[in-house]
Amino acid sequence: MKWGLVPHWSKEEDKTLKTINARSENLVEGGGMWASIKGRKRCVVVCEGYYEWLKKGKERLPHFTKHKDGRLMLLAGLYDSVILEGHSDTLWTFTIVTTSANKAFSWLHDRQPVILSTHEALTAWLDTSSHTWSTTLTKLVDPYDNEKSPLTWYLSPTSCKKLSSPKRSRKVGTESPTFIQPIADRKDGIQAMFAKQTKSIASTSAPSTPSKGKKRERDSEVEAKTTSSDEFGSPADKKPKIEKLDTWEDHSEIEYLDTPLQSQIASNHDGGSDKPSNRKMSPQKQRKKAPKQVTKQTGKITAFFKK
DNA sequence: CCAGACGTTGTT
DNA sequence: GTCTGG
DNA sequence: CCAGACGTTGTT
DNA sequence: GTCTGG
Repeated sequence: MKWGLVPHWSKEEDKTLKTINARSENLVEGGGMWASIKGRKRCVVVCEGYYEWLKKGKERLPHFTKHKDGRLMLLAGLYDSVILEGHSDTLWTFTIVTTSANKAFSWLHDRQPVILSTHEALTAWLDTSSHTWSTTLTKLVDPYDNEKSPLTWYLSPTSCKKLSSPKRSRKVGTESPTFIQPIADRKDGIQAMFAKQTKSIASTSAPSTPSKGKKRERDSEVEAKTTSSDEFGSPADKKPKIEKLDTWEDHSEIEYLDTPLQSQIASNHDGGSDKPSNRKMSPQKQRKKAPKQVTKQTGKITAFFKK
């Protein structure tokens, strides 16, 4: 199953159509290309979390958002299948529904995927028996607001370093002394942790992540298809990256403290030390924009839906 | 001083 | 190539 | 009536 | 598929 929904009425894949996401507003409002899909082709995309890049001048600092308790994250999606002209095989595709970011995360980005965090939400989303949209579904796609299942976010070691560089720290510190402390304190810890990680990768076994297998049986009737590895990297790439992820710094404690700081940094377009040190990207590719990236790093994206 | 790490992603 | 931890 | 659009994110 | 502009 491929990311980027190709509607069932398509003759050819229209690549000018950007369908990696479906805005909840447009689902609720009714018209448009989702109208024929939202009632009967809803699915759930299972992942450990998703990345969002905080824009700081030219830089993009990756933040990984996940459930605080480490459960797999269930993103509301739509899917479709079509046999395009000249093809004999069915093309399965999906999209991820987005909504406004909730308050706790709006400093990071103005949009968030729709996260289904309760069994009821999951069931309601996957129940397409009526073949229609409903007010229940409209509520489901509201900005995330489940106090019982809080989200947290992680910052990569690299991002930590960048955010706590002396220059940056001083600057931010003068503007907001209250908020610099947590990040400044963090530096040593991060370095140490990073070093430790380097060692442990070689010798440690895979971290204990929630069992996908279990979830599959319980939460879904059917597995649609998994993404092919050539689209999302080879399995061999994944383990080290997940290990790395686990050693990232959990920022849940300073979630609130950091919010104002992050906003400042985000709007600090003075650049500071903006030397494009390792810019591999050609201007052209860069222009192609980086849309919301959802868990590409963690490997497979699997969509579930009811038969 | 030297060994070893260094990196967000991007695509069809 | 350059930085850094040992 | 039919042809054509239907989209999102992030901005160069 | 469904809606809209011409």
